[in-house]
Amino acid sequence: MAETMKGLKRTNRCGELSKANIGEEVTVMGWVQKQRNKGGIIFVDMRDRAGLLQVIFEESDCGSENFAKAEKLRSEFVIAVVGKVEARSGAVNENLETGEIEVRAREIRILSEAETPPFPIEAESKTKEELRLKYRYLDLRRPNLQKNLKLRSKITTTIRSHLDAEGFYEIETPMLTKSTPEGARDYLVPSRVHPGNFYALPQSPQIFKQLLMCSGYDRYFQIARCFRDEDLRADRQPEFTQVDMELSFVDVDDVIDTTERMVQKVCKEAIGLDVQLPIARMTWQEAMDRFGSDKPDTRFGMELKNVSDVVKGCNFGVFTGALENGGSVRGINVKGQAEMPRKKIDALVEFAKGYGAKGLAYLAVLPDGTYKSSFAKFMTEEELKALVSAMEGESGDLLLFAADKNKIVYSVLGALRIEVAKQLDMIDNDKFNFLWVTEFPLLEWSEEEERFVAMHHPFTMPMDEDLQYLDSDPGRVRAKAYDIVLNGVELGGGSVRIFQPEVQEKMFEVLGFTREEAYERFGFLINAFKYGVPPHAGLAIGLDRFVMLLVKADNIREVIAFPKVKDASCLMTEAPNVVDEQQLRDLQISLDLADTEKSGE
RNA sequence: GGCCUAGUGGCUCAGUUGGUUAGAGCGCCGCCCUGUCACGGCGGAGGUCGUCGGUUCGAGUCCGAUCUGGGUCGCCA
Repeated sequence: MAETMKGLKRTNRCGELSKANIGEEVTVMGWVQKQRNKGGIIFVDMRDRAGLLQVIFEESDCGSENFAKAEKLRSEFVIAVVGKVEARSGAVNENLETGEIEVRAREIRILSEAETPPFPIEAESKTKEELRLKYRYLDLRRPNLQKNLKLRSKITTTIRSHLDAEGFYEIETPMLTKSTPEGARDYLVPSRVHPGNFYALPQSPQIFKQLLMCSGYDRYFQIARCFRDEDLRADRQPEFTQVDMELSFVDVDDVIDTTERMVQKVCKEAIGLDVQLPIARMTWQEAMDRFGSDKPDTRFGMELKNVSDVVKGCNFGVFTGALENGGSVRGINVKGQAEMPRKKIDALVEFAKGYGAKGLAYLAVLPDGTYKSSFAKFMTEEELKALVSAMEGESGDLLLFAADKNKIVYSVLGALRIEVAKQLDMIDNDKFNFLWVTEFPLLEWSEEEERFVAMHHPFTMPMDEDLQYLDSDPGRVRAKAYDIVLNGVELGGGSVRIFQPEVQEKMFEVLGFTREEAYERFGFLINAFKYGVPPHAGLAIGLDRFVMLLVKADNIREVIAFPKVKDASCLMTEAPNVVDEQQLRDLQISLDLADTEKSGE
C-alpha cells in the first residue's frame, strides 16, 4: 500500500548529490531505476530528472521493516529515502555522474507502486515509436527526452532574456482568429454563438504583429504556437512553435543583425557553440545555382554546375530537348565514385525520378581514361571531353546530370546531392553551418491556379530596384525576404513588409485579388495602414527545428513533449475523436460522413 | 492521394528454397546470494506470427486486400 510523505521534505535531487554532500543526512525522492538484491545487502538506483543515485540498504542501518520494503522494490516504484551520503566503500562507478557516492538508507517509504512498464525506461530507446507515443508519459521519463526538454526550456529562457534586453515586448496574439485561405490549410474552430461561422487557429501571428507595429510597440516578440493542417514530415508537426519577431523603423540588415545575435547567444548558452558573426549570406539565385535548393547544406561541396552551353550542340536529345523547352542541363560531380556499381546508380536514377526527373544521365571517368556512360554514344569525343572539363571531372569521378525545366533540375540535383553525400558519409555531423538566403523571388507562378502566388506572403516588400517590374514582369521581382538556414534545414524566415497602401494594393492586384476580395480578407490591415504605419520588418524562427538541430535529433518529435503522428493524431489521447451529439447540436453542426467509416461510432 | 519501409512472447530481434511441439537475449515470476552497478546462480511462465481472405496436402514464410507506425513526393502563403 502506498505511503504518504508526511513529515518528510526532499532536501536534494538524486542526480545533484556529489562528494560535497558526504556526511550529510539527506531526503531524496524519485523512481526506482533498478534494484539489485544481493541477499543481505540491497542496492537501489534511484532516478529523478537530475540523474541516478545509488542507495544502499542494510538491515543493520535501517531495521527489518525498512529492509523488507527495500526487498519489495521493483522498477518505477516511487520512493522516498532518508539516509546519509557516503563515499562508496565499494568500487566507484565511472559511468555514473554520482558514481563516487551513495546514500546509506535509514528509512524508506514507498510512495507509489508501479506495474512493469510496457517498455524499458532507458536512455537510448530501441522501442518502436508507436508504443513510445502511446505511453508518452513513460517515454518522457527517459534521460534523452528529459535532456532535450530541459535544453528547450533553457533556450526559450535565453531568448526571452536576450530579446528583453534588446527592447522587445512579449505580447500574446489570439489563437481564435480569422481564416485567410491563402497558404496552408487552416484548422477551423466552429463558433457556437455564430452558427455556421468558424474561427481559424493561426498559421502564424503575421497580421497581428504587423498591427502591433502600427500601434507603436516598436519591437515585439512571441514564442507562438502555430497551426497548419498539412501533412507531416520528420521536421513538421501540425502544431509547432515559432519565435516570432517584428521590428519598426528597420530594414533587412537590422533584422538579420538582431536575429543572428540572438542565434549566437542561444547556441552559446545551450550547447557552448561559438557562432561566428556575421553569418554568411547568399542570394536565392546563387543558392539555387550552386546547391539546387533555397536551403543549402553547406557542410559539403558537390555543387551543381550548369553545362547547358557545353551540351547545346550535341546529339543527345534529352539534353537538347530540355534546352529547347527553356530548361537547362546541370550536373554534380561525385568525386572518386566512377566505380559505383550499376545497381547503386540505378537506385539513384529511381531516387531522381521521385523528384520529377524523367531520368538521370551519368558519365563515369574510368581510371584507364575511358568513359562509362548512359549517353556517350550520342556525343563526340571532343564534346565529352568538354563536358568532363566543365564538370572539373578527373579520373575516377562519377558525373550525374539532370536535364529538364530549371525547377525540376534544381530539385532533382539538390536532393540527389544530399542523398549521395549521406550514402558516402560526406557530411560532418559536428558542423553547424548557418547561412542567410536573401533576395527570394516575390512571386511564384502556380500552374494549378494559373496565377502568381506570394512565395512568402502577400505583405512582403519588393526590392526597391525591382518595383518597376511589378506590372510588366512580376516573375522577376525579388523580395526583401530572407531565410536563415542551418545545415540544410530552413530554421526561419522573414521579410520587410509593405507599408505603403498603394504598393499593397498593387500586390493584391498582381495576386489576382479584386479590391473587394482584398478588403474582405485583410481589410482591417489595409485600414490600419491608413492611420500612420511605420516601416517594419520581422522574422520567425522555428523553435522545434532549432532545438532539434542543436541536440542533433533527426526528428522533431524528440524535442516536443506530446507530438502527433503522421496522420496528425495523438496516439496517447486518441485525438481527434468523435464528440457528443449534444456538442454538435450546440454548434448546429450535422455530419455527412458518407465516404468514411467513422460515422458509425 | 502516390511511392518506399516495418509489423513474430512485455521489449528488441532470428526464423533458410512453404514441411514435425515457432527460437534467442533482455524483461517478468519463484528460490538463493552482504559490495552490486549490463550483478550472479538455479528453476519457471509467456507468442499461432497486425487483421481478413486466398493458393496449397500443408503458410510466420507465397498472393490479394486492409489496419497501424516510420520515411518521402505532392502539399507546407
